[in-house]
Amino acid sequence: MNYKELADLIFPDAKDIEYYENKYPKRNLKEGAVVTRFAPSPTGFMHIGGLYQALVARTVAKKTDGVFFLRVEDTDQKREIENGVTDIVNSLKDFNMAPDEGMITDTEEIGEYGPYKQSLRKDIYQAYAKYMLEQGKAYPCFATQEELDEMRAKQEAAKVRTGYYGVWAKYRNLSLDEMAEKIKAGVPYIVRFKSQGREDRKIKHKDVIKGNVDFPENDQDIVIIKADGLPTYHFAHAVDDHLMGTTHVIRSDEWLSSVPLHLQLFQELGFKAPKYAHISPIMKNDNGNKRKLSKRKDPEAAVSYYEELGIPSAAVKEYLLNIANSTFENWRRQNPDKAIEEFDFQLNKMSVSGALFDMVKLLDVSKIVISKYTAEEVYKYSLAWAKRHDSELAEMLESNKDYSLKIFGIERGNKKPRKDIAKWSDVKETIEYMYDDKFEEKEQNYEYQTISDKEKINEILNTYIAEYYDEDDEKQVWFDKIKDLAGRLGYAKEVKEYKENPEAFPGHVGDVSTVLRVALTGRTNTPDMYEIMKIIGKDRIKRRFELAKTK
RNA sequence: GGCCCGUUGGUCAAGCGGCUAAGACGCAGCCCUCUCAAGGCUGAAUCAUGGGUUCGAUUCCCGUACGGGUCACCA
Repeated sequence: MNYKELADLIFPDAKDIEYYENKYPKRNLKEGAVVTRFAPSPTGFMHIGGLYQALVARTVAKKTDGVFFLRVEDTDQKREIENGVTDIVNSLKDFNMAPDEGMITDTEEIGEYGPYKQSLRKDIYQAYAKYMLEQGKAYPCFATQEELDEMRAKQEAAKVRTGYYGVWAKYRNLSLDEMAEKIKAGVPYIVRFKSQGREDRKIKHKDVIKGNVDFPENDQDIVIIKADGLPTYHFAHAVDDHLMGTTHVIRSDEWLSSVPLHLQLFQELGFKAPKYAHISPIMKNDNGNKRKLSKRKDPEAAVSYYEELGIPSAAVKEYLLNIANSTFENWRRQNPDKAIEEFDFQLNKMSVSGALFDMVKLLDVSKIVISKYTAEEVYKYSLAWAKRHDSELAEMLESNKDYSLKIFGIERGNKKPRKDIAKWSDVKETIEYMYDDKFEEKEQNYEYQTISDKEKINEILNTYIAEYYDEDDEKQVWFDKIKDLAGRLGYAKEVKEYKENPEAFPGHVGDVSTVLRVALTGRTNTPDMYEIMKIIGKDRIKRRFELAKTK
């Protein structure tokens, strides 16, 4: 029995690796083009950390005219959930980050280097595992779970490193004949990597983000093919990223400590190793401790959470990019209208330690993003959101599109646009009072602040509507009239005038405006009242004033 | 516990041997102003800690503390 025969015994049908090497030729890309991937497991909802990785990977690829692909890592069927792939694909689409290659629905894919779903690549992995067997770089291991548990217990008792390595690697040195015999006898087995590493030797690794990191060599004989015939992550990573031509592996830094193993695997398989960029995860402050955003405990870990709140995907991306490269913020300030693809993203400028997630900052970013939208866009996006999450708002918006558009147009489109909407779920509260049925069905709490005398209030309202308000007035004229009204009724026409001599007046023009504003809208704070009055129109203003007078 | 990584204001961070230690969010105050949202200005607030090296350390080296990651037939 020799290695070749053993390999044939284990994988009789596996193809020669030449077949795959030829089938997936080197990519023909321009110099410096970077190939990256997003390689999630369909084990739960799309995580904000996953989106972050995907965004970074995609940005880097786009910047170099490279390729960004999506590979689904579903080699653990036990953990797989229903719609896992669909959720990932849709999330990327929602964020306008659809991959150049890879899965585009839960079953379909595009690209020449597929399949992009690992469970469909079993034959490929087995071919490479067979190759390893033939080279004597892998071997079948017959250890049962009990044996492994026992080994671990002994190691812990002896206070030595746990794992399958060195003298503990019980089946590593079986003779080929013994191996073959057991296999033929039907003893269950898996395939292990036969590590040549030594723990007392160091390997050097230069991570694109983390910088120089030295590790002891890997000496663990890790499993490469599991009992179900599928590969472990490590083996699949080496085979796939080689065949798919990945130049930069951008992944979460929980993988950093596996780098020695991965480098070793690439080496033993005869592959050129990719560059690695290990990203620090997004953290959360939990009672003074930093910890990773958790799928279980933190609603904000789910990408869907932001959609539910109505934070535009563009805002989430900007925020994430901000965390990734802090220079982004300045760039954005200087280039408010450029696409994020034009930003000169630097992988090596990414933070080495994990950033705390900051909802307040996200909302600020979101506010700015929304302030740049046209009224038409605000209408479109908020309506789309409302249809999913707030049917009442959807009805309001749809009841009169032109009217809604006018409302969204208030103080929008100039160089200092209004910034009062941070998320679509703010919209209803922001515009509600502009719709008569909503305004009237709600019990308005008329609080006029400084001026509280009922008669005075009625006088202001009556006089204003009867003698002053004209829909055709320019803004300045409109305001001069309010001043005039204030003066006529004994209030200070200018706030300054009042402040200089507060005893001389019962109030000032601002107080008079407040009366009008409260009667008109039921609130003390609103956007520009001139525009609001124009939109509402004289008849309805009158009606609202009448309503206010009855209260 | 072993092995790795990290630690600049409340948060995100710039910095790369000599600076009054940028900027942003948040906070406070002022200005503008018919009220808000903005915008403008001002302010409070930071180099975890102890040793070195150096004429000089936030920056380089070592230790300590704290935080994080990893040690599966999970990814």
